[in-house]
Amino acid sequence: MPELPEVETVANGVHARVAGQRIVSVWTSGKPQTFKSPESEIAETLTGKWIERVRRVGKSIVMDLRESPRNKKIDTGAQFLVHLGMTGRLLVSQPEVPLPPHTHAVLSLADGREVRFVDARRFGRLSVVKQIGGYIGPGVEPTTISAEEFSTLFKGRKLAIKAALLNQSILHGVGNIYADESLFRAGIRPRKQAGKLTHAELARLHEALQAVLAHAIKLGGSSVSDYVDADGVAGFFQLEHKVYGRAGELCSDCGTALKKIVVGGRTTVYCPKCQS
DNA sequence: AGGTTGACCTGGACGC
DNA sequence: TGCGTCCAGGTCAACC
Repeated sequence: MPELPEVETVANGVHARVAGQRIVSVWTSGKPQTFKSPESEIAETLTGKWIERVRRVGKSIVMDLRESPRNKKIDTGAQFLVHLGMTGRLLVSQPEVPLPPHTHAVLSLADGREVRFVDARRFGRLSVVKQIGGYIGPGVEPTTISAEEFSTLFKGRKLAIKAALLNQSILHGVGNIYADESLFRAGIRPRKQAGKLTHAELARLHEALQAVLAHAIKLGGSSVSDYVDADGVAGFFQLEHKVYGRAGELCSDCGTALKKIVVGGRTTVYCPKCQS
């Protein structure tokens, strides 16, 4: 489900509901794979803390934790990281609502509500970190990077530009949908070597990527299969997909049949005419 | 070191 | 209806 716009939608939704709340207890499922930090450490770190804010860094949801509700005491520096993987959901629910199947963590809040992490496919990961100055993620932030800095990211890279966009240690937050959609809008072949993009192509890709991400965030992300935001509401950007999920359909710009290939191990759809 | 591939999971869609 | 196959928005370890 979750690339940058979807994760940002969820993070903002959860922030609006739980910022300023205190976590009174933590339950975890015991499925080892879900927990990147030991479950006992997660429970100890979260229990009794106030949630200062919930935000997105890369594809992770970051919960900043405090020892006290106000700024009087120092920040704990502790943060709870939620990576949604493919099917993870972070829900805020009343306690009487039955736990969905595949619930792996429940944070009980002082007002009785619960923050629930649900993940059928178990590619999601929960962890706690204590980084002074805050968690910064594996790569650079695509929504705010300048055109100049963007064009330096791919210098000398031999991998395909599509694979480079998906590499979280280069640029974090972009996944399969927004890689394909931004390459289409920039008119660039997904298989072109990243280091061989011209100055003009880099400028177009920077522009297209930021435009597509901003527009998707505005629409609440893309709802493909089971994605919903913190309220259980679907996003609408999938209606604007020009190539993702449209292999074999005709290009909306030129009428050519959209082609499906595999790049960097991922299904990739592009227009052979518009992306040359 | 950079780049590529397969493994990790469950469930939904599709074909027979 | 039921069963088998294929596919999925993401990482990451293990290879080349």
